[in-house]
Amino acid sequence: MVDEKLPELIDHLGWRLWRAARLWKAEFDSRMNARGLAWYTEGRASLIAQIGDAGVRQSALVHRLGLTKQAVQQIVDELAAEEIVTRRPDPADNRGRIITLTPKGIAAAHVANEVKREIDAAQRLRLGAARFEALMDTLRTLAPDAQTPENSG
Amino acid sequence: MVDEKLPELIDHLGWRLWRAARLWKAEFDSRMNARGLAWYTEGRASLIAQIGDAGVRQSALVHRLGLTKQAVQQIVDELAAEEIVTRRPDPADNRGRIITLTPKGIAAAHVANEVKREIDAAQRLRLGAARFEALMDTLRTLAPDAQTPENSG
DNA sequence: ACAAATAATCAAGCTCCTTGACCAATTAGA
DNA sequence: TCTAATTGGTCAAGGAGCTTGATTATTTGT
Repeated sequence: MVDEKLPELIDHLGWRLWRAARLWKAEFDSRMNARGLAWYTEGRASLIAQIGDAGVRQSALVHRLGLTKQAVQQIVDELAAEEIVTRRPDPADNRGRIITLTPKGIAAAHVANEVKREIDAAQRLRLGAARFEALMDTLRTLAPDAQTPENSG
Repeated sequence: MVDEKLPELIDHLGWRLWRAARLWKAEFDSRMNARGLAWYTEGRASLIAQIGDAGVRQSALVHRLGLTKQAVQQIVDELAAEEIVTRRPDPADNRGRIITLTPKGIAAAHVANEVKREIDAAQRLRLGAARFEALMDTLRTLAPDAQTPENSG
């Protein structure tokens, strides 16, 4: 006989992570929107945050973000169309493309960082510094950054 | 003078939550797929998990999931079309719809719970019980469950 | 020189969620 | 009681953030 009782397993890690992440994203998007930067969504933000002073190769973004090359392609396409980033061939290897922020992109990235810090500061306050840091630490363990080839020598 | 230095604020809460949540979701979908339940995605899972023995009103799902009524509508539509849930009018109030799991839905929900517990157990092992519980607790603080009207009397 | 690997691109589509407009049933109030 | 306002659900359209599959350059290894 099959047990017809329903399971109702609600309070698991995935659910909690998803809820918290969705909430954070909504908060970010809302604050960016309030500053007239509605185009600067959380998804784009995480890509933009990975672009350094000198620019990065598109393939490096794929690696760091943990997405497919096509996903990165698409985000970069959009950002390039809106003149937030530029895409030029890598002189050292013409297959590659170097992604760089435009001045418009740089200015917006500063605002984004301010907003990120605002949200984080509010949560740090709510949780207390110790719990906040413990959370960050545990999340880093759960989903570590990609090892860059340069760092793993 | 505008500081042209690039920000590169990568390691913030939103990024970590998003990464961890995405990873969890991928793990769940992959395991469900391996068991021949590819249709049972994480998004649908979180709705199904909220359906009790007696069924729930669609409006209750909206409240518990923290989504719009249209989002819930759509998920329920899909699940109903695939005969995972049924939708019938609430006899106590004909505006409402009572959502119930079909036997097919119940069987799949059991598998889903098994998979969720597998993943959580693996992470608990990686982090240690104390850190795992601390994480869950902090996430609950960060994104609490919706208060049901019945519970807040 | 040629095969294999690497980097990007083009095309299509899926999941999860949104806003806007609307109708039907119930409840509260004049 | 008739009449708003409210609540619950539905229809339509679309945006954000990803995926897989197939194809084209360029470079590297032998």
